[in-house]
Formats: sequence, C-alpha cells, structure tokens
Amino acid sequence: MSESSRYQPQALEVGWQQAWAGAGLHRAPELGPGDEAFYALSMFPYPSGNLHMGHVRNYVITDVVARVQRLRGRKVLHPMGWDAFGLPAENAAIERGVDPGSWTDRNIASMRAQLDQLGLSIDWDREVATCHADYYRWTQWLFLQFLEAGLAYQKDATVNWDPIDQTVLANEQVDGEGRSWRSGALVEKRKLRQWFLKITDYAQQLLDDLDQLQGWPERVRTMQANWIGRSTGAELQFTVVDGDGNNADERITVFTTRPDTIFGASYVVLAPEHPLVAALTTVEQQAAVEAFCDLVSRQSEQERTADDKPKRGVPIGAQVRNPANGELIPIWIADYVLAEYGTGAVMGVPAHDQRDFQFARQYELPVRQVIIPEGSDEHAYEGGAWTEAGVLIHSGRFDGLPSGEAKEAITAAAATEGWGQEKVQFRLRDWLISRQRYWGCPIPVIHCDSCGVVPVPSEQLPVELPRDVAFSGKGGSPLAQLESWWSVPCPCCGQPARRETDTMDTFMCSSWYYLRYSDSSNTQLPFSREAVNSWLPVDQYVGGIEHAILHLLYSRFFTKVLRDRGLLGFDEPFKRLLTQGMVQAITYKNPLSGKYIAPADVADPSDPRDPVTGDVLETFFEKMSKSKYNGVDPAAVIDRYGADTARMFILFKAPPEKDLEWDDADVEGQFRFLQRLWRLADAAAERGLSLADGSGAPEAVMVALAANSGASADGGALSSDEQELRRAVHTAIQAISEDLDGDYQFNTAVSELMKLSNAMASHLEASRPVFACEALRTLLILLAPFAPHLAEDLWLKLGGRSAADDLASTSIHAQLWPTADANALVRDTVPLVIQIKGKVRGSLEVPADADKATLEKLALESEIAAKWLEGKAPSRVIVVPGKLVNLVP
RNA sequence: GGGAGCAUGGCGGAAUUGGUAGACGCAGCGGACUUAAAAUCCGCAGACGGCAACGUUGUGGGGGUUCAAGCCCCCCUGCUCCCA
Repeated sequence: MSESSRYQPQALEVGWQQAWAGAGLHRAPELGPGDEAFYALSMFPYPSGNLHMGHVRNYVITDVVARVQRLRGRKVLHPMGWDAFGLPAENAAIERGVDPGSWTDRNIASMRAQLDQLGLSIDWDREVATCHADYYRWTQWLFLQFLEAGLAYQKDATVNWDPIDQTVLANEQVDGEGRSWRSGALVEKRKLRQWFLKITDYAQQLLDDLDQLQGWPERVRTMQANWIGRSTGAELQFTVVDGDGNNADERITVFTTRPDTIFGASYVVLAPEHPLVAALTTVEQQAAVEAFCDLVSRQSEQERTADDKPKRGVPIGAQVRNPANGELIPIWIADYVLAEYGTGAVMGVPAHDQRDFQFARQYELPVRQVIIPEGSDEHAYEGGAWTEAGVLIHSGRFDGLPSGEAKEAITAAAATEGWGQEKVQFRLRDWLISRQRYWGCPIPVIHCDSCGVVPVPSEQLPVELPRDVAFSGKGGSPLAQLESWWSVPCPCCGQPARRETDTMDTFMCSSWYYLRYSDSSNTQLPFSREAVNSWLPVDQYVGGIEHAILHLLYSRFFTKVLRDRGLLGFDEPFKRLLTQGMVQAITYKNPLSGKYIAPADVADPSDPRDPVTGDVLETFFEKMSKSKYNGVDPAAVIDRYGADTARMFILFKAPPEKDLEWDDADVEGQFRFLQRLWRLADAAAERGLSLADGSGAPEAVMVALAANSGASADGGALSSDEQELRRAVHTAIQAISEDLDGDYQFNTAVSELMKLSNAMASHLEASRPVFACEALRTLLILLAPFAPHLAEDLWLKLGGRSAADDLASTSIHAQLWPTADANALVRDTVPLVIQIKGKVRGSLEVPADADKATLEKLALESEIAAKWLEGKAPSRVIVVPGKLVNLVP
C-alpha cells in the first residue's frame, strides 16, 4: 500500500477561504426576474474583540442554511455586521484612556479574522457597523421619520440615577438590591426629560401580527404577547370628597380588569408619583406622605411590586365616593402601585385581589366579599383573596350575576351614568431611548429658546460624534460638557441654540440593520424600496433566545412604522426565527467554599476534587463564562482540529434549539469521522476513480442503469453491493433533505452522513465505478454545507473540477443539491414483524409487494404463530402492510 | 402564585407522528495488526436470568383509551424558562 496523505485541516482550510474570497463566491448576486431570493441572517454581534462558542454556534447554523439554499439554486444574501455602540467601549476609554472608536474598530478587525477562520459564506461587501457615520447617519434620518410621524416625543420620566457615576442606568444595570452594577451605589430615582418612541401606538398590531409568524417558536410568540400584555377592563371614576362630605371637582380614574368587584372596594390607592397626591394630601398627613414618597423613590420597581415583599403605604387624608354604592372610602398611596402603569391609581378590593388583600391586612382596612364561588358557601378568606370568577353578592342590583356578565353590566352602567367606560389596557410602555452616554448615536435635534425642538435638517446629517473627548467617568455624558460641540445656531432662526446631548439606546441601531444589508452602500437613503422589498423579509433569522422580547419587538415596531411611512412594503421583518440554545461546558464547584475550579486543575474527572483542599467537587454543565473557568476558546479548537470539525461537532451534538454540552471527547470523535472521509476519498483516488466529466452524475447513472437492466426491468443486473450502496446514497439524500427542510435537524443530518459513509466503507470497493462515483459525488455535495473546506478539497482531489477551472462556477458549493431516486429505495423483500397480542415475537422476510391477505397467510403459517398460538386460531388479526401483523388469540 | 416546556441506556441524543424503543456518536469491553504503544480495522453492548436458544422486564411515578402507547387522555413528582 502506498503511503496515503493525511488530513491536515489547518493548511487546507485557510487556502480555501482565500480562494473563495478571491472568486467572490459568497457575494449576494444581483436579483433578476424569476430568481428565487433567500435571506439568511444571524443576529449581529457586539464587537467585544473575542469570539465565543455561542457566536460560533449561531453563525455556523446560519451558514449551513445559506449554503444549502445556494445548492438548491436560490440567490442567497448572507451578510454580517457589528452592533458597535455601547458601554464597553466607553468603559475602555474611561479605564484605559483609549479612543472608543479606534478600540471598537480594532475589535471588529480581530473578530472578523476569527470569523473568517470558520469558513462562513458571508458577503463581507455588505458589512455594516452601527458606530460608523455612514450607518448612524441613517439611524438619525430614521429617528427624524419617527419625529415627523409624531412617534418620537419628550417627556419627564423617572429613571435610575447613579449618584457616584453621575449617570442614568438601564433597569438591567441595577441589581436586586437597587445598587449600580458599576459603582455599587444605591440607585436613586430622578425625574429627567427623556426621549421616547411611541411603541404603544402599535401595541395592537404587534399583538395581532404575531399570528403571521408561524415560522417563529411558539415560546417566543407567547413571550411577546405577554410582554405586550393586553387586558380588557374598565376605567372607573371615583369622585373626590371634601372635608364636609361634598363632592369636589377632582376625580380619580382607576383602571381595573375586575369592574365586577367594585362593590368590594374599600379604599383607593394612588402611586406616590401620581399628580393629584400633592393637591389632595391634607395638612395633618403632609409630613407622613412626604416621608413615604422619599422612601419609595429609592426602591426599584421590582422591589415595589414583588409578591413576597410587604406592601407599604400611608393615607393621604382625603376621601372618594365609590360611584357604585355611594360609600366614602379613604385614599392611600402605596409602593405597589406604579405611576407608569394604567392610570397610576387602583381601587383596593381586598377580598378579590391578592395584593390588596395583603395591604388591607397590614393596615386593618375593611375586607368585603362581593363574589362567591358558584354553587358554594361564602369563602372565608383565611388564606387570601378569592380571585376567580364567581357570582356577585352585596352588589345591589347586580346581585346574583356571574362575574363575566357583571363585568359587562357594571361597565355599561358606568358608561350610562357617566362614571366610567370600557378600556383596553396594554402592559407595554413607550420605549425610552435617551442615554446620557457618549458612545451612541447622537439624537439629531437642536433645542432653541424661541423655536423649541428643531430637527437637524436631513442634508446636515450625520450629526457626528466628536473625537478627542475627555473621559473622566464622572459627571455624566462627555457630550454635555463639550460646548464647542453642542453650541450651534438654530437651523430655523439662526439664534444660538443647543444640540441634544443625549444619545440613542443601542437597540435603535439594531432595529433596522437587517434592512440596510439589502442596500448597504446607498448614500441617498438608508435603503431603496426596491432593494429592501426584493430581499426582505428575512427568510431565516438565527439568534439567541435572550432577544426574544426587546430586539425582536423593536425590530417589528420599526418595520411597521417604516411601512406606514412608505419606505418598505411588508408587515413583518423576520419570516422564520430559530433561537439556538446556549453552549455549556462542564463546571466544577467546591460546595464548601463556593469557589469554581478550572477543569484543567481537576486531576481525575471521575472523582473531581479541589486541588488545594481535596474536597469533593460539584459537577454540572453551565454556560461558558470566564468567572467559572469553563470557557472553550474557538481559536484553540480550530487550531487543533480545524473549522470543519468544530462545525460538525456543534451541529451534531444537540438539536439547534437545545443547550449544547461541550465535550472534548466528542470533538475528537467528530475529527475521526472527517479523517475517515479523507481516507475513503484517498482509497477511491488510488483505485483510479474520478468524478471528472460528470462521472457519477445523475445522467451518467441513468445511462448505466438502462444499459444494465437489459432483460429485467428492476435493475436486477446490479450486484447486491451496488444495490446496498445505491439504497444508502438515496436514503441519505432523502433523509438529509427532510432534515434541512422545515424544522432544521442538523444533528440527524450529520448522523445520516455518517451512515452513508459507513455504508460506503462496506460497499464502495465492490461496486462498479459509475455507482462508486455516484456515491462519492453525492456524499461530497451533501457534506458541503456542513464541512465546506473538506468537501471542496476532496471534490478537487477526486476530479470534480480541476485546479485550472474557474472556481466560482465549478466549486462544490456551486453544484446542485441531489434528488433521491425512488427506484433505488425499492426493496424486493421487507421484514414483517409478527406480534402476538401486541408483543413482538419475531419477524419474517416477505415480498415487498405482498397484499394484506398474503401477509396474513404468511403470518399464520409462520413458526412464530405455531409456537405462540399453540394451534388455536386467532380471534383477531391486524395487518399493517409493510410493517407488521398482530395476531390476537 | 399563573403560564409554557421538558423527563428515553453510563453520556449526548434517534424513533417514519399510534406500529420492531435506543438510529448516529461518545465513553466502555473483547479481538486483529504491532516488539510495544498510538492510530486503524472487526465485533459486543438497556437491565435482569440463562452456557445458549431464549425468556422476563424496560422511555420519571400511578391510572386510563387501544389489537398495539416513548407518542393520546387524567393524576402525581422533578427540572428549565417566561410572567408575577
């Protein structure tokens, strides 16, 4: 045996990556009439500078989708970009004095190099970075569209303020104890004038159109529906009563989903921030109310509303009249009522709402039952409120009505009598987009004392971020301190005016990047209508479940607004969504000290012990992270095994939506599989097999089959090896095609490739060249999306193309996906399972075309039947053709 | 507390959607090759009993529907996620 070559992925992969790039193989083609377009998109990353396994999984999945679609003849757009504004760059500037822009660009360059090592078929010509002026210019332009449409506005809002860092924080940056993640300071609530986008105008549409998204995971649609949170109820008005018991002019409007319980209202609660609090508080209560408001202002929303936290409040001294029964009840303020939700006021019905119940118990407020469970005695209220539907009592003319009818009847009465009406309420709130940060997209407006808020004229865009800014880390945004930047003449009147110094939430930038890819070099518009309509909506979007709500909801909102502005012609941006699972790795933790131990320091994984103390360690799988010492560096894996092995492993190890447990031994196994393929091709080449001139292509195989069949029409001239080989080849085509259609099942697709390779190892040698070549050719094309480098290399080696040929047209990745030949799947005989009373007792080889009667006869005559029926005739026989016969004695 | 989902060998996971449970792989065991090891190749492998043929049992637990249940229905337990 001659010395065979070795599979050395490191060398060949880089070579192919460069060759593909040189040939422009991944560039999205111009779309012509009749072309079928396919847009495959990964959620773009933040350029931290380090590629981690989660990224790898995401982009490999999308890449396989893109490559399969190309092989199926579609014109594919598969772009990539950078979600490049955000805090880490600014923190680097504060901590190390580097320029955020250069820092980000360096990270982008290094991450792009890491991505290139994976062999992704990305069209880099369309790359975008949200922090580059040629991109954020259009983010600003789109903001002005929102402004013009009346969908962007300013209002005073209570926000999280870090008194040490002197900046606003997002809710996510405040921990459970109400402290800043950076400074550790207790976060204060501050009222600041902020920019908002009116996403609530689109709440109903965002909810309704979820029905269109059948290609999204049910889970994500449910999460969005819950987030939008539509509830139907009523707004009811309680008239404020003065000290003498006379009705005053003021009314307090509450929102409730349970108008049927209004007769049980024993108090009304306002949010401490409610505008009427100051006006209605009596002199006696003033001090207590002010102290309480101060206390609440230091609490996070989560603290205020958590079920297990005690509810606190104080009466403000004033009273209101219950419009349903005329009773006078007190007004309180309490921490569990939020100003931003509903009307900022609720009626307290302790008997039928759990939080009201807790509150009433705490302050000894009356509890009056007005709903009883249908057909039962009165509920005793030992454990808590009765919050289910029931029948009304103590409710005057509505007594005896079921809750459902009572809701309508009471709401109708309120409308007729002028104390309320039906109201649809959403949980969704307007989107606060202001950030007092430097490294973000500047909001393109100018504040003028005489003209008010003036949009920056679009020809003056972009409003560029100034460079060479000092970062102290204190005192808020550097922009606000840079008078040379913010001091500008008003575009309207020319008088001195002030630029807005807030920047936009980075989610603004990421809400439209997928549109820009369709026309990324356009200098006149963010994208042309033609380009965006020809590529979008995105056919397959792939990303993490952590974006299930915010990014995906904001993007849907943007799409609808831009549609209504006439900029694009579709309702939803992402037709299909795949949320890939996390990449986890084994984690060791000392349960006594709580310390994580690096896997490298664990001597014996079967008996993991702390290297210092000798304590037995806890072992589990967790998301890779630095602090747990369980990260696996993609570069190290590629160095050792190559990108193709990493790709195959990640696809094979778990279904795409499930969490994936990284295991070095499994990676090794995957590498062995690719080595086997290499040797298989080596042996074929040594035998002199060649795929040149269409050898093994469907036409050539058809000719060979026709010549062989001769007298027998069933292809009987094929040897049994050849029949087995062809069956394996076409079974693989069918199975893998199904796995890549509809639901993506990459793990079983890879296992089908393994089965095919196993069958080829057994039958290839004994098969004639035409069939051997058919198998080799098919294997390589089926392999190409998964292990693109190896497939391309073997394609060249086996003569699928010659080195001198134009790569763009002769690459394995420019071939056509094969079609299964149904004739190859046909068998002469099939196994027939014999069951006795539902239990499998054996099987027979029977003619594949046998009819039901024949099968029954064969089963009854079998030894299996004789053994188990002991000569008696079965009382019942069930025949499932092609599967089994069940004999019931 | 409400909602959704999941539970299959030592491990990751398959199962034509009601029809042979455990595909494919990892780890393991046995054998071949080798002075030896690695690599490679061949074979075994749910559990229990048995030399074996084979039998019993088996998809978190309990019940039900059915000729037939991992899959459908009811109850329970445990885990995960979302919302409170």
